[in-house]
Amino acid sequence: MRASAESNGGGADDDAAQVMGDGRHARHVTLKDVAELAGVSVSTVSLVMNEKKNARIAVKTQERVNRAIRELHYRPNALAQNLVTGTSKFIGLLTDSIATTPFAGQIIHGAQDRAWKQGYVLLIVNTEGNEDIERQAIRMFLEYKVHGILYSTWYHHEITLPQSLKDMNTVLVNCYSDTENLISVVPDEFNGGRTAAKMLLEQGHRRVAFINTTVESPARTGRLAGYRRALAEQGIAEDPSLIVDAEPTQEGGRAVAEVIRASGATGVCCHNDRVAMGLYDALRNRGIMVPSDISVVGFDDQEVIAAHMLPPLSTVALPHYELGASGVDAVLAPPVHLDDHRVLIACPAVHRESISALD
Amino acid sequence: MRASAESNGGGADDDAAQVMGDGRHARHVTLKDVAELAGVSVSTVSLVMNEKKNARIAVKTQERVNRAIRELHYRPNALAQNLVTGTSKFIGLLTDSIATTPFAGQIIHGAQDRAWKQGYVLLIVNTEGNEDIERQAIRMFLEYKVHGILYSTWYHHEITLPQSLKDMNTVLVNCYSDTENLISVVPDEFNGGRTAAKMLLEQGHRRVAFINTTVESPARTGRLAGYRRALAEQGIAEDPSLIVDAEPTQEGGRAVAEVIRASGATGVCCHNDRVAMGLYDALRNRGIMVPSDISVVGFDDQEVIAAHMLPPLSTVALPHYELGASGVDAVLAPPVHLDDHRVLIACPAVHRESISALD
DNA sequence: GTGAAAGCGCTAACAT
DNA sequence: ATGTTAGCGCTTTCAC
Repeated sequence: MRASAESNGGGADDDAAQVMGDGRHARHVTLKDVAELAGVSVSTVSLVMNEKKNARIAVKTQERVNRAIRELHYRPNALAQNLVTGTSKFIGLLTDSIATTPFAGQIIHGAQDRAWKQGYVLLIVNTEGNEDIERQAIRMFLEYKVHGILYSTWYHHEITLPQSLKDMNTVLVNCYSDTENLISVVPDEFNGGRTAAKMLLEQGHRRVAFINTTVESPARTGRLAGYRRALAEQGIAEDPSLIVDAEPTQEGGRAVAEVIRASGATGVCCHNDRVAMGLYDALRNRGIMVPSDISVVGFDDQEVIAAHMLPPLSTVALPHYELGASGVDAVLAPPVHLDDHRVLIACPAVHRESISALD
Repeated sequence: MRASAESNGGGADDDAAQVMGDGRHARHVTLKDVAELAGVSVSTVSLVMNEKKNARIAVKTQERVNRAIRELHYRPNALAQNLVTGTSKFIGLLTDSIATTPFAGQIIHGAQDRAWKQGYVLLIVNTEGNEDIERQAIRMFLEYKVHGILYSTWYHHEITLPQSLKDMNTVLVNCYSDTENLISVVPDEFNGGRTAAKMLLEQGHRRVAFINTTVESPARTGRLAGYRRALAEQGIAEDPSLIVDAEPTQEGGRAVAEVIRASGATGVCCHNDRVAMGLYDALRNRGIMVPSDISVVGFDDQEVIAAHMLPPLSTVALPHYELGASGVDAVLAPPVHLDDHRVLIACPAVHRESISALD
């Protein structure tokens, strides 16, 4: 058996390795090898491999071919396949920062899962904000004939699109560019803010404070608008003293604790979990307990923090996984009829123990 | 010139674009196109593109070719290149979880940076522990003819290697398998523990507690050994009551606060930042202040937490970035003369404000 | 100096 | 039902 060995003639000795079927160093078994072993033509092998439905191959032949494939541990060469079909199975993913935040990971994860399910593989490059890397990466994507490109940022904001992306099948993830017509997959900030407020309102809170971020962004404006809508829906008049700005960090949360205390709010929506964490600290230092004295809601759902605070923090999740997944969907099958080219992804409530019921 | 525009006939209006050299939708310009425009053969173009030194091309020809390349916005087809040279520029990266931890991100980032610098691109797949995905991923790596594979885990532990990886150029990152001869790139737990203890010792602390993790792992044994060594180096006798176990979470830290207080330790090494965070909480509830009453050192350097605690936490960093980067190095150029096939990566001290000096 | 030609491993008509 | 024949876009001898 393994007659193919001879057919290679007295050629190079470098692939005697093939001898034992243990797969070790099975130096590039090709279609031709399989064909020879099975005693058929390469096209036949190709046909059975791809299970083409039109071309009917005799069952016996199929078996023979399959046996050969297994014996030789044959794996098709994706590069050759891509070349001949003229179409790769790559999707490029450009992220501005995978390092400085746990978030990007989830976007990648979502994109990866979805792409995988459709038979695509992700070419990921992290630019860490470096425009040079960005340019090179796009070039590389081009050279690998990617099907499309996901351009993602770690927090939701406006970007100016690299020139070279304009000509490609690009979708923006967690960012947008109003000067382009590209599809943007972004979190639904408005309803996220509304959800946060409602979590408190539904438990009977009427005086709910809102700690906004100081950084200009869709999160800042969108969530505030959502909060207002939620109040309005309950017929609660807005009290400006209940709305305060803070840096979106633990420090920011600590800084506004006094204002929050003084406001007489029974519940407070924080811009993110980190702010909530700082707020917890500073509140406790004043002898104010969560949730018995005051209820708090976070935003983001950063597991490492939110789930392990004391008490565990009720929050609104930023749907990073879904952002990545929907991004891939949009690249593979561009949705039509979008408002403003946006695909809005919901921010779901995550109930834990930082909210108490008021009656 | 640009006669090709006509050859598209009256077709879709979407790529009349080719007309102006603005690159829009430049549908697959090939070597041949460039050759024709420049009035030379494809081989000539190939030669100038690759700046082959042996084949000397007339400077004038080079210029002509380069002009054509620029005009056409020509980019080589990496798939074709890889096919003909028989060697891809891919490195596969298998991670068990990018989702549940911020750490994997850093490994990816390091690997990505290093690979990029050497002209390689990463094929990343996140298995989230799913063996089926793992198998498929490895198959895929094979099909894309990757140069090598990085198998990485989110925390340092022993693994049993998937059968199919044994025949490949694989390096283990943040994990190891004692039954295989594969190179492992792992954090130097021993010296990490030693460093943590020394941070306290160097400030004059003599009674330093050690909160170990309950989960069996190189971190558990290695760091403890390092702590012991550090004590020994200072001629301090070990006090068993100073060594306690706890779950490696905030909850674990809170749980042992009382034991720590009772131990009379002036400083404590925590298994990780999260434990330190819980300890902070519980200590403060008892009116014990960090660092004036007690000094604490963390481990991991999880930025979101450590840098923003009150006071900011001094800690020992887990070198995830370097793990990924060195992993790529090992795949591309296997180091020789390793002890136990391990490449040990240092865990550096990160000084912040949770340690006070004793005199 | 430069071009012609032979593939790399595969798919897809078109024959048979 | 299966084999033959062209390429896909590129690199690389080997002639001229």
